[in-house]
Amino acid sequence: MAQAIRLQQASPLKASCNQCSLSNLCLPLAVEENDLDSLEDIVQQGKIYNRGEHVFDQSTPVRSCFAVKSGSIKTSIITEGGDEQVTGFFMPGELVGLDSMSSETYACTAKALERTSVCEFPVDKLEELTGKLPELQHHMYRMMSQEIQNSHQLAMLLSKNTAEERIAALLLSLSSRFRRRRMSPTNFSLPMARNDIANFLGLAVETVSRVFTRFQNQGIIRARGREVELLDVEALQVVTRDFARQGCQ
Amino acid sequence: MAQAIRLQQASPLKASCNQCSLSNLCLPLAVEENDLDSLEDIVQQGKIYNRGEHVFDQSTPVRSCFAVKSGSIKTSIITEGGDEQVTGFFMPGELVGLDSMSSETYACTAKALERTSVCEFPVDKLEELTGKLPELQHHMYRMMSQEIQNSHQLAMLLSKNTAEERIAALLLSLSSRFRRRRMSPTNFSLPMARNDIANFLGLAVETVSRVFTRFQNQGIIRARGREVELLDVEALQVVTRDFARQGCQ
DNA sequence: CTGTTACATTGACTGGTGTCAAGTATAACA
DNA sequence: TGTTATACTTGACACCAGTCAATGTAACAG
Repeated sequence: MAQAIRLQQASPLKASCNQCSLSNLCLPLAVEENDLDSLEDIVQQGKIYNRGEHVFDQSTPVRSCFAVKSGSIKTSIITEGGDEQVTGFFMPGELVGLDSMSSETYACTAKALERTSVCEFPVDKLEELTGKLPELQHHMYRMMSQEIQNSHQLAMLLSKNTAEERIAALLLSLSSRFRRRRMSPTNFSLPMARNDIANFLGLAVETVSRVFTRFQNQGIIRARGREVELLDVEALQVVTRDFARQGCQ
Repeated sequence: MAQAIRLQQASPLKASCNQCSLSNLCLPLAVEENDLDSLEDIVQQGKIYNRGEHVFDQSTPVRSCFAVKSGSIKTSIITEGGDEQVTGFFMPGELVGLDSMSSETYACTAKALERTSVCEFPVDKLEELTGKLPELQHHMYRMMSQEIQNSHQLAMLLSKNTAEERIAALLLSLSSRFRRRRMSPTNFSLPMARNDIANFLGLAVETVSRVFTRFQNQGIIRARGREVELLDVEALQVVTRDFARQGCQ
């Protein structure tokens, strides 16, 4: 009932988190009606970035963390030498900036891979709110823990697996993340360039290319540019061997 | 004054966090007198593990996170296939288990590398407490963020750097962590075996051995077994090139 | 002292990936 | 639509680090 009323009141500028199809992803535990209201009070919605635009970089003072609404974001660390290390790809429903909570400046640079809209959560207000809402605090801890685990999985992938295994793992990870969003898990468009994949997985671009064509020749995938079709998911899982079946991130 | 009184009252079983020489490391922000008191109420001190004993493993239900008081701990992920991936080494003043906050079972296995004593913080009570103490909550977020950053740095090291660079980075990291504890940054004893170093850095044991002797022949270090002396810190920094000078972890 | 075990070092050889270089397809843009 | 820049693919070759195998060393029990 209260929900029905809010649905009517919702202005186009400030959509309700309740209405958001992604709320079950970015806020799975903040189920309390009141909690959601409080969250909506602090969230700044609807910011949009064009392809290639920076959401923040390592010199930006930390103000907020971001939930991807649509599009996708890549985060990377830029060293003094100018080298880049891609640390993650973030798709709708996923949170960017957890590695920078309570830092002075962001620990990485976040760049939109395509036209991307985000919800912005000011960290000071978020901290204040989590102090009042145990459920939300618990959820924050859970997501940050998950982020650490993801990064450990990535480290494992980088240190123990071959090029084929790494790429198979990434494809499976993307697949399961598309499925979560009720999109086809076998037929999707890569949001990132081969270069980003290579950098993320610690490989040369040429190696990524070669593995893609090898997979294609084996009938495991079909790839034309960024369009990918997974023809034999099981084969991909075999390639990754004991690497987490539910995806590396 | 209040402190003087507590000093007298402190029982041998329950030492005050105030007295702990590591409090500036594991609790740098919880400076409030009252906050420390509250923390002491929930912490279980003085648990001791012998070399090789598990503090927890991946099948253990999450109950607590742990601060190392003395000794050292290694954490690793064990895959279904039985492969091990070392994810970190933890020394006095550092927190173990942040990757498992709000999980069902621990995300990794923690094993004492030597005789090790820890302080145990039950996560449910810790969550409850951080809800009341904004400073402590802020500190938790900071530490978890830091853990994510560390892991990203590791991923970068694994994907972009040669064997020599990785080992130099680890030596420098250990060095700076010994310095934080007011111990010699150039003359210390490695808490872990070559095998663990190799696993952590994504190398073969033989490679680690070879690099150690190579460094030794170049006059950069002196190593006999686990005893290490850094003879030329600058040379090590040169080897790591643009990799974080303040250490990877 | 001696056998046992775990840990560490060293050498020879191999292979997966990076590098360099060239060519092709695709996207961006005027 | 043409032009250019960017992204992607493919091939040839070299090299770092893994693997296999043997030896050396330290800790420890009997």
